[in-house]
Amino acid sequence: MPELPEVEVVRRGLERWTAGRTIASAEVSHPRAVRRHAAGPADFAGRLAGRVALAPRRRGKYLWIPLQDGGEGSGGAPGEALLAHLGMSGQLLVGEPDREREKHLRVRIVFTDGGHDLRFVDQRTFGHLMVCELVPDAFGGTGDSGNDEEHKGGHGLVPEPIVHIAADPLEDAFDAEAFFRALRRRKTGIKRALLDQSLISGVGNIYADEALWRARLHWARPTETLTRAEAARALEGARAVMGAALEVGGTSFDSLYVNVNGESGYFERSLDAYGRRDEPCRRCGTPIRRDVFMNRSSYSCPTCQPRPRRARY
DNA sequence: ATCGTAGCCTGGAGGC
DNA sequence: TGCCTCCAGGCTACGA
Repeated sequence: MPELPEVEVVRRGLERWTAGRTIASAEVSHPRAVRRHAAGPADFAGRLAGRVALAPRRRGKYLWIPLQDGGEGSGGAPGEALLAHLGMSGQLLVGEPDREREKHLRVRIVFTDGGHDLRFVDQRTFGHLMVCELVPDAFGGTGDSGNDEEHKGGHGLVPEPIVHIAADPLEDAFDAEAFFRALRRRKTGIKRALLDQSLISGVGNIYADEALWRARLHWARPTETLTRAEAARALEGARAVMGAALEVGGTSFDSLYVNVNGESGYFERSLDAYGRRDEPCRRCGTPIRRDVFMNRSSYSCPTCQPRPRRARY
């Protein structure tokens, strides 16, 4: 399932294949895919037609393409963007426009140059697309929200629907100090905090387990008792594991497809905790345990990550 | 205000 | 074989 590294791979693909191209039209074949676009599918399509897709940007698991008015006198800063969240099974695919329609094709965007089209394919329909306003970024105080590249268009701006989302740990704008303070103020478990996109974005169930394994912290560890060093370990664990996944993901991207596949895959062999129930911990050999928490699986090492005496869920 | 949970959705896996 | 249940899980709405 796409978490931050997978979404970043998609972003890079879009940067290569769609940036600078003018949208001719958009076709919504499943209204649920644009359910968060309040004005409806027709308005969604209408706002895309004739716009230029600028270089895509990303925060956490959200991806957006700033839209610039096409035609004459289009110098102003982009005020709108196409925002995408892939959910669990969403894919953004680029390919020959006349190829066969995918079974779960939800939205198709074609360009005025008649070249590769862009398709949103999503089996489980947890993902969505919408066109929305760009507003000043509350988190990226530096004005540069990272993505380690400088792009025209949309700097210091974020889609309005995600202003409440914190910066992700791979952004320059991420404020580690504020993150530590917020953790100490919370009265919850560390894993729930890592999954809370308003504290730190981009971390999903898989990378949360991996980060905590690296940090040697149990998922139910109360955040208010975390030492500064422990909180830093958790943050560094998240950074390291997502960075490593991104490196691997980056190498496997070179086809026409913007995203290889939505099912993760390539990084799977590198996982230390997630999905390794009863397999030996790579540090100490103890069989990895699986707990059910938040109605999903949590994997951890009973020895390296002992359950705290006082647990929070 | 803060914290925790139900429900959305589909198809693959496994049980019988 | 075919039907059933479970499982995956990010996010929002809602309740405590």
